[in-house]
Amino acid sequence: MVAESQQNPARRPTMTDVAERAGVSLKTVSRVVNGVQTVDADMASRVQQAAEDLGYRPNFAAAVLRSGSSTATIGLLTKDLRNEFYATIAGAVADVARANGFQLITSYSGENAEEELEAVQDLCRRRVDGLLIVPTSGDHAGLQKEMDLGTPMVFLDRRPEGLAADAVVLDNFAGARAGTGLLLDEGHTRIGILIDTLKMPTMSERLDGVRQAYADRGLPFDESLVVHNVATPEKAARRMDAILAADHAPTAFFCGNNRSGVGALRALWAHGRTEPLVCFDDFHLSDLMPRPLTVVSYDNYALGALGAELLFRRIRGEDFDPETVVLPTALSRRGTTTNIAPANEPTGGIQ
Amino acid sequence: MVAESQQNPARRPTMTDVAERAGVSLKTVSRVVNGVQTVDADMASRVQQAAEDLGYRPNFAAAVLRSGSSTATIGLLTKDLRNEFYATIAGAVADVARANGFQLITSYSGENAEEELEAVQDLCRRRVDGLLIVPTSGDHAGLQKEMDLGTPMVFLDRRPEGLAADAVVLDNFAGARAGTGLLLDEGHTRIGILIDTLKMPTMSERLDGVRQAYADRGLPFDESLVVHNVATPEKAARRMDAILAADHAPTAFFCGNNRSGVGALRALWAHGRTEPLVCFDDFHLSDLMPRPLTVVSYDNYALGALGAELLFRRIRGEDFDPETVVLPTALSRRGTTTNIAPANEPTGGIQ
DNA sequence: ATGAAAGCGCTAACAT
DNA sequence: ATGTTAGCGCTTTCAT
Repeated sequence: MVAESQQNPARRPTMTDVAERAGVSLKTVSRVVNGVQTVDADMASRVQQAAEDLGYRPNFAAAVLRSGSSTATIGLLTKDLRNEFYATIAGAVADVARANGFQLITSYSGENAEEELEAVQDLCRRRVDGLLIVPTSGDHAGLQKEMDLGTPMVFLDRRPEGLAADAVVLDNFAGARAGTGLLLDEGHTRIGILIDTLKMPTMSERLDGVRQAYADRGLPFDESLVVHNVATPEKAARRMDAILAADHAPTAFFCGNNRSGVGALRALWAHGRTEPLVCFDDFHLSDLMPRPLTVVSYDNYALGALGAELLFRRIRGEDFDPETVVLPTALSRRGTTTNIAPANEPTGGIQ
Repeated sequence: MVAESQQNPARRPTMTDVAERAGVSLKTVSRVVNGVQTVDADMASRVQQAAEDLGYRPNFAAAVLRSGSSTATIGLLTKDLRNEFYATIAGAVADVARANGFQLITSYSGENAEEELEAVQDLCRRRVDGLLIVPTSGDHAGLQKEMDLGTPMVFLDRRPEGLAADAVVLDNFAGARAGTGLLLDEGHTRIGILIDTLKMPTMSERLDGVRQAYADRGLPFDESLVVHNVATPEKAARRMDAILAADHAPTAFFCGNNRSGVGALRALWAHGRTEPLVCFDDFHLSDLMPRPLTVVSYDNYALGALGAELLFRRIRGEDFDPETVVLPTALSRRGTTTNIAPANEPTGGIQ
């Protein structure tokens, strides 16, 4: 009798198999498995025994298909989980998803609008209940259709473009304005600005904040002090090497994100330079950096958590106008407060 | 005619709807949507137009159900994505999944064997094609059944217990032995050992490595120098405060992981102490720490990537005996090489 | 090349 | 309290 279930080792037992083995109807098995309706105790235990014997595992997708219920799944599109900024967001989203009994699919947002749209469509085919997107592309108009078709979306870190959707973003303008203002108020007027590509609205908002800080004080802003396309710490360090070696170098630096900030800090440290540094984004262990710096900090975890909460309101069917939450920033002193020159004597024979 | 599709705004259009609108059979739509078989060009474009008009999106789960094909999904169970160690693994797994055209569900491995089993079962109900597990619990025997039922699993960072499954782990013993040996060879004999709970086999392997380093040199090991249950940097720092204040304090420290290592480093730094520190696990920006330290480093990304590769071999149906990959460790000097005492003068009026 | 019928594993809506 | 029938959206026969 049991042999039948072994005719094809790859086939999983179904409710029908369990029903046969327990000598009850399919529906009775369904009731027992879902444990919702009252079933005769004897029957129930027979069913449970049969399910156990056969190694029955409910097919969630089949239940969803028939009942029209939700997949209890949300998707998160990000660029790179190894990056602290995205990892914190993913952790926050995972926490909120778990609290709601949802599973989380983490996917890649791609390099451009087409890749992003493809990723979104894949997740829509899988009928996720909602999507959180940390966009890398510029244009999101293509996503409007997917939203209209019933997949709510919330944007993180960047406002949606060409699309009316919820978003949780940072106050990039105010943060950069305050950070630059700090340096200006210390008497610096030639501030080197390191930013990633201006194609990212976050970056141009931050640069606007820098300009505003100058304007606030009636000071002229020298656009030639802006260094563009600094995408990695390595690039930042290399650019800094050149800048620091040049005549009439800036007397202070503002970095548009933590990647350029870390690179700049490394270069300043390596050259034993003490020019003050302000960096948008805090980062892990920044308080232990071997020289002072100031960071434009914010609640990275909240960025993800608030976005996820917003998404779940949509998933629950709440109807409200697209909402944009703007998270405030703060200036925080980081690094050790002693300025020390790096020593060069090796401490041991290890690599 | 179009009105019908709007009778229920929440209902997504199906292949049948598209077929009706295009005036073709259901099967023709299927052929067009899947783009596999040859279809008359006119018909095909009519179908595509109808699908476009209606906003048709294939139901992936329905296709999987009927065809018996794979869900093209793997699951990753970890504790906390915000932790650099897990985030790097997740990033690696995400990369491999994407290269294989799979989606990745990141789930929580829970605090104990029951939670872990529940999470696994949930993912099995969703018919993931395989599972990567960074276990937190001690006993994995409960998972054997799920493997037998057809869900391959690969364990990361910890060997499976009571279960024959693939794994990718670190050479904890050798790493700790070498790290401790370094300190012993510098003449230290009283080494303070900070470890997380010994319930984690990784930790007891590392402690065994410490003991072995003493044994290698014919030196006695004083078990009273082992500080247990140091789970967070904060705890580590607090324990260190007490240890450093006591008489006859250790003259060097070995930390079982990066959390305790960072905490110990903070405490040593705060007290201006120069006792050498060796820490299992490298961490981001460790090279810029304001005092020297040595880390037991390894390829964190490879841990995840190799595990995922192994899993995909199983998913492809390759049959081989359970395999355990042991990743080597190396000693690496980190931190700035200048030892400096922290200054206390605040640098500005900011928080 | 196209279509009709059956059915994947499950639940809803009815019986009884 | 239990069983029967139909059908979720799709693909797989098997006709034509």
